[in-house]
Amino acid sequence: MALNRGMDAVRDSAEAGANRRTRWKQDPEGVRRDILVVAMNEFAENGLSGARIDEIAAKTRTSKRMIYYYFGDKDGLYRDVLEEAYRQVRAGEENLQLADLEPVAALRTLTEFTFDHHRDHPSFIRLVMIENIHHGDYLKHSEVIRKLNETAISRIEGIYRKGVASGDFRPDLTPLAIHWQISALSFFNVSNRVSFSLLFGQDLYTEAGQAGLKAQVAETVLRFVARR
Amino acid sequence: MALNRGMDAVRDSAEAGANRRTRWKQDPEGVRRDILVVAMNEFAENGLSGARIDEIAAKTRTSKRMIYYYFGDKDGLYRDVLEEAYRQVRAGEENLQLADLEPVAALRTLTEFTFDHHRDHPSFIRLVMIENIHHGDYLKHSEVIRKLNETAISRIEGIYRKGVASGDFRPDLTPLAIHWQISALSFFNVSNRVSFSLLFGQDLYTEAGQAGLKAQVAETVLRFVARR
DNA sequence: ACTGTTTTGTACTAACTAGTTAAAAATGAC
DNA sequence: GTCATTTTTAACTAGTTAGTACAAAACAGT
Repeated sequence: MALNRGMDAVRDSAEAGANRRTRWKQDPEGVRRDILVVAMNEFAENGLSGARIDEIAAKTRTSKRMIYYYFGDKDGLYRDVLEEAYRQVRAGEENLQLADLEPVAALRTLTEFTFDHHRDHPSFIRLVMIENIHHGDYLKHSEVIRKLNETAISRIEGIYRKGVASGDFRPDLTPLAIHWQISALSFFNVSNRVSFSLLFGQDLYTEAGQAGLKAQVAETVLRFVARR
Repeated sequence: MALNRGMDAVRDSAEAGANRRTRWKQDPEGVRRDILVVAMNEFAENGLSGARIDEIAAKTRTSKRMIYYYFGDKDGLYRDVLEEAYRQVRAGEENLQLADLEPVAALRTLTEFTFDHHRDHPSFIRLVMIENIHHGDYLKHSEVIRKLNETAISRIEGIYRKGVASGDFRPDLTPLAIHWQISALSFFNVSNRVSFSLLFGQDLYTEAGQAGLKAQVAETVLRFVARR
C-alpha cells in the first residue's frame, strides 16, 4: 500500500517531466520541488520549531530519508524554503507593466497590486513573520534574497521621478519611504488579520471590506505623496 | 550553590513584599509575577513551541515545579502571559489626555503616542505576531483581552466626531478604519524591522530615521482623514 | 551487462522536553 | 502548637523528535 503510493508517485512525476527525454535520470528536481512545496506550507503554518520533519515527510510523495538526502538537515530545508518563497513572490511581480501609465495611475496600480499580491500569498507573509521572530537569522545568510529586492525600490523610483517632474508628487520623499508605506499597509492586512478581526470584528475582512480597504490603502499612499 | 541562590531569592522577594505585615504568607503573588515576566520574555523571544519550560524555570528565582503549581501547564502559562501583556500595554495607554486638544492635534498626538508605545513594547508586538501565526487560538479563548480593546476605538471616535463637526475631517470614515491605519503603520515598524532593515538598509532605524518615520506616519494619518 | 546516481523502507538512537512523583521543609494564621 | 498553604529539591517517566545506519532496489547512461 505504502509501497504502491511511492511507486505511483515516482511514475507520475517522471511522466510529468518526460517531455525532454535524455536530460535527467529519474526526477530529482521533481522530488526536491515536492518536498519544498510541502515544507513551505508546514513551516508557514507551524513556525520553524513548530514544524515537524516527520509530518512534512508524510505529506510528500517521497520519504523522510529523501529530505535529509537533499537538504541535509531541518535548518537547510528551512533556508531553501525561505529562498524559494522569495523567488516565487518576486517572480509574480515581474508581469507588472507600469511604464506606460502616468505617475498617479502607476502608483495606484502598484499599490493595489501589492495589496492583492500579499493577500494572495499568505504563506509568504507568514514566513516573513516567522523570520522576523527569529531575528532574521536565516535571511541574514542568504545572499540570494537580498538581490531580489532591489527591483522593488527602483520600480518606485521610476514612478516617483516622473511624478515629481510632472508636479503631481512632492519632491521631499525617498523611494524607500514610499515602499515602506505600501509594504506596511499591505503586509499588516494579512499578518494581523487574525488578531484584528478577533478584537474588532470581521467587517474589514469580508469581500466588500477588503475591497474598501484596498481603495483606502491606495488613497492613503496617493495622499501621502501628493503635493499639497 | 544552587541551594543558596534559591534561598536568597525567597528571602529577597519576601523582604521586597514585607512592607505590609499580615496580608499574605510568603509571596505567592511575587512568585507568580516573577514567572510571568520571565515567561513573557521567553515566549516573545522563541515563540510558543520554541520556548522551553526548563529555560524559563532556570531564569526565574523559583523552580519548574512552581510553574506547574501556579499555571498548570505550558498552555496555561502562555495564556496568562498573553493576558498580562495586553493588560500592561493597555494600562500604559490610560495616561493619555486628549480631551482638551483640538481634533487635528489630538489625532497627531494619539498617532505619535501609538508609534512610540509600540516601539517601547517589542515583546508585546512579538507576542501578537506569534498569536497571529497560531491563528489566534489563545486570543480566541480569552474574554479578558477583548474587553480591553473597546477603549481604543471609542477614544478615536471622540476625536473623529469633533473633527468632522469642526470641518477638519472628512465625514465618510469609520473610527475602525482610522484605528486600522494607525495600528498598521505603528505595528509594522516594529514587527518587520528585522527583515526590512536587512533587505533595504538601516536608514529607517537610526534615531533620526525613526523620528522621521514617526513624523511621516503622523502626517500620513492626518492627510488620510483630512478634508480635501 | 556495468556503474554511479537516485530512491525507498525500516528500524534505530540519542537527545530533548513537558509534565509528575513524592517527600519534606518553611511559613504564618489561629 | 496545630494546620493549611507555599516552596523546594531532585529524580523520574513517557512521549516526541531530529537525525542515522544499513541494506537493497530501480534507474539511466555507457
